[in-house]
Parts: sequence; structure tokens; C-alpha cells
Amino acid sequence: MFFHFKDRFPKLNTYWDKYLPFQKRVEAPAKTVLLEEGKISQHYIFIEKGCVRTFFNNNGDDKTVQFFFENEGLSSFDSFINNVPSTFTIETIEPSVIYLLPKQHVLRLMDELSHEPDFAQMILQMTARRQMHYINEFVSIIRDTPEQRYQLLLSERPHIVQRVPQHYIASYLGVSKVHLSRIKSKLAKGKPHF
Amino acid sequence: MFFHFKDRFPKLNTYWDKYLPFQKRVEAPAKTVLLEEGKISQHYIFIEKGCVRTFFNNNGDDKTVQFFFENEGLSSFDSFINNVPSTFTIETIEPSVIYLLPKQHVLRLMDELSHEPDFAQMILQMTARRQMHYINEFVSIIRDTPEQRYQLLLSERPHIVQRVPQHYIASYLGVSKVHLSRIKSKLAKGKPHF
DNA sequence: GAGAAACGATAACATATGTTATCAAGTTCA
DNA sequence: TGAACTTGATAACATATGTTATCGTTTCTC
Repeated sequence: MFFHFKDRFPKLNTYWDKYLPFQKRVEAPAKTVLLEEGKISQHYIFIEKGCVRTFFNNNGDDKTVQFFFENEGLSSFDSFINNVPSTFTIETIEPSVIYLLPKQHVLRLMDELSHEPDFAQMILQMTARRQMHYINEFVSIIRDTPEQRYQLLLSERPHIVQRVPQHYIASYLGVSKVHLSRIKSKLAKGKPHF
Repeated sequence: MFFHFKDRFPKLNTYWDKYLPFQKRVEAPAKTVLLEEGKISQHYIFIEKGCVRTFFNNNGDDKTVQFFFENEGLSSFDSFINNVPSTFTIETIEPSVIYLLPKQHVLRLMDELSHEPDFAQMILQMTARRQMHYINEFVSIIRDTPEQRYQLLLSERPHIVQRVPQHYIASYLGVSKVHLSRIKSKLAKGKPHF
């Protein structure tokens, strides 16, 4: 959440660096659960190597909500901030190197940050962007066909298509894995490459 | 955005009351545009009477993103905070009584608020909730069928179904208006009422 | 009050998508 | 190495959904 924005708000660096030593480094194999649906988030998660998805269970099959990669950080934001059970699970996709910063330190870090005069403005700018991201996800799914959404992934976030197993992508796009396979084969026919 | 939370953060009331006089009261007929897609948001909007939707244009037909009713407030949050063109239009559905608070006053209000010791925590809690709301919209649409989504509307937000024209609801659910009509007639047959 | 526009239902047809089942290739792990 | 699991493709069929067109009713507008 916060540390995505280090570049835009260089002031964060000083604070962030101070808390680096409190992180726990974890080498996690694929399919390691970092936070389980229903539990309360206790860590801020930073990905040094590998990738991670968030998903929730729906009658046995799970639905992927989002993907994260190297140098991205995440938490189950609502669960972390409001101390409520997480509505989704966070799980590694590939074998990954993860840094976990315990909640107490994040809270202390935020407490320090709040003395920065423009902290509130910073928080607002960050959260407005995040909010826009999720609104766009919603907008895309009511506006675009699954085929268009897949092509958007291909053109704008190709690393997802390259590194993430297809059935995770299917549930993220909102279609069955069979249909995603159909979409791929249809696109392959339309655009033969030599 | 903010003033949704007056009840949970009573401190807001003092500040809010102070800025009440700066609002402009507007009586707007149905289909009045309060903010146009592409323009930069200049007001916080509060609905005293009536209802409002946000939507964006997509090849001629528009897609509704959200509905707002009495005693709710809104802005094009990202546009308002980050001074970027709004990605959607805000328009009245019914004849409505609207209060507009110009941006300059909202900024001043936030500036005052930022001296409250727990302002940052308040902002975080609020935005985490909002974020959860939009994630849930996304989750619902990749998890549920349009029929299930319509039934959720019926059971959890019946006022929407009662007051909003059907084709707006259809685009919000992500289906054509013809199909929403089919869903309704199917449900009516399943559940005859005497 | 009359014409125009908005709203909603329905039909008929085409297309998109889900479901289930099967097969093949790769990967993991004991 | 071999069995189990994972991943992905494809076929066949059923269902869901989009598109276009028509009709009747209501609502708006002048």
C-alpha cells in the first residue's frame, strides 16, 4: 500500500529505511499461504522475488482478485487497518522471497509519518489512486468482453500472462478456464506469426 | 466521501457545520449533469433529496458505475484530490435537491482537520472501507451471475430497484436491458405472489 | 392535448460462455 | 524412475446472453 509510493513521496524513504531491520525475510515455495481468508492481517508484505495472488474461495473453486510481483507490497488493507477478518487469502504463485513487516512496526511508522505536515494530503493522493484502480477493474468488467480483457492483459500487463497459470487468470477475468483457452486459440488463429 | 462518516467520527461535525454556509443549494431536474466526464471535479456534492448516478460513455451507450441517494455525498474522488480529468459523469436520476461545496472550502476544511491528532488514522479507516466497497463490487461480478447480482440488489438495496430506471440497473449489473427484463420475468414466474 | 421521447416487455435469432469429459505434456516428489 | 499432480487444449452439448426489432404504456414537452 504505502511503499508503492516511495518514488512519488521521497520523504517516505527515510522512515521506511528505519524500519527495514524489523522485517522478517521468508523464502516461500509456490502456493504458500501468507494470509488466510478469515484471519486478521498482521503484516505488511513486500515481494523481493516471485509473485503472489489474492483470492477468495467460492464453493470450492477460488476466484483470483489481484496479482503482485517483484518490488510490490501489499496487505489485506481493510483487515490490516480496521482489524477485521480478511475477505481473501494471500498466496505465493511462484517460489518467492518475501519480507514481512509486523503490524506494530507499520503502525509506529505511520504514527511518525503523521507528523509530516503533508501526510494527510499524501494519504489522500495515494488512496484516491488505489480507489481508482479498483473502480477501473469494475469498469473494465462491465465494459469489456472477456476477450478484450485478455487482450488488455496481453498488451498492458504481459508479465501476468507469462508467469501466472492460466486458470488463475481465467478466474480473474471472470470466465472459466476452458473459455480462456478458447479465447487464446481464437486469437492465435486471427494473428498467425511467422 | 468524508461526510459519510460523520456518525463514526463525531469530531467531523464541528468542522462540517462550519462550512455548511458555503454550500450552494441547487434544485436540479432529472438528467442534470453535475460533473462531466473529462472535466476536473470542483465540488463536493451532497444529496438532500433525489438520486444520482455516476457513469461513463462507451461507444454511445453508457455504463453506470454507482448510485447515490438522500443524505449521501460524493465527488469524483480521484479527480477532486489529484486534479485530473474525471473518468465519469455525475448526473441526477430524479429531480433532486443538491448542495455543492466548492473545492477550495473542502481543501481548507481538510487542512483544519489535519491538525486533529487522529486525522490520519481516520482517513485510513475511511479509505480502507471505501476500497473494500469497490473490491467487493469487482468480486461480486466475477463471482455471481447477473441473476444473483439482481437478487442481491433486491434483497440488500431494494431502493435502487424501486427508484432507478431499469436500463441504468442493467448496465450496472453488466448485462443488456433486454436480458435484465428476462431475468425479472424469470424470477416472477418462479415466485408467484398471491 | 398532441406529438415525441422514455420506459419496459417480449420474440427470434446469433453468439458467447459454462460444464463435463478426455487427452497430452510437464512437473513434483518420494 | 514412476506415480501423482498440475497445466493446458479440445470436443460436444446445454445454457446464458447479446442484438435487433416490435409493441404498448407512461411521461415529458411545447
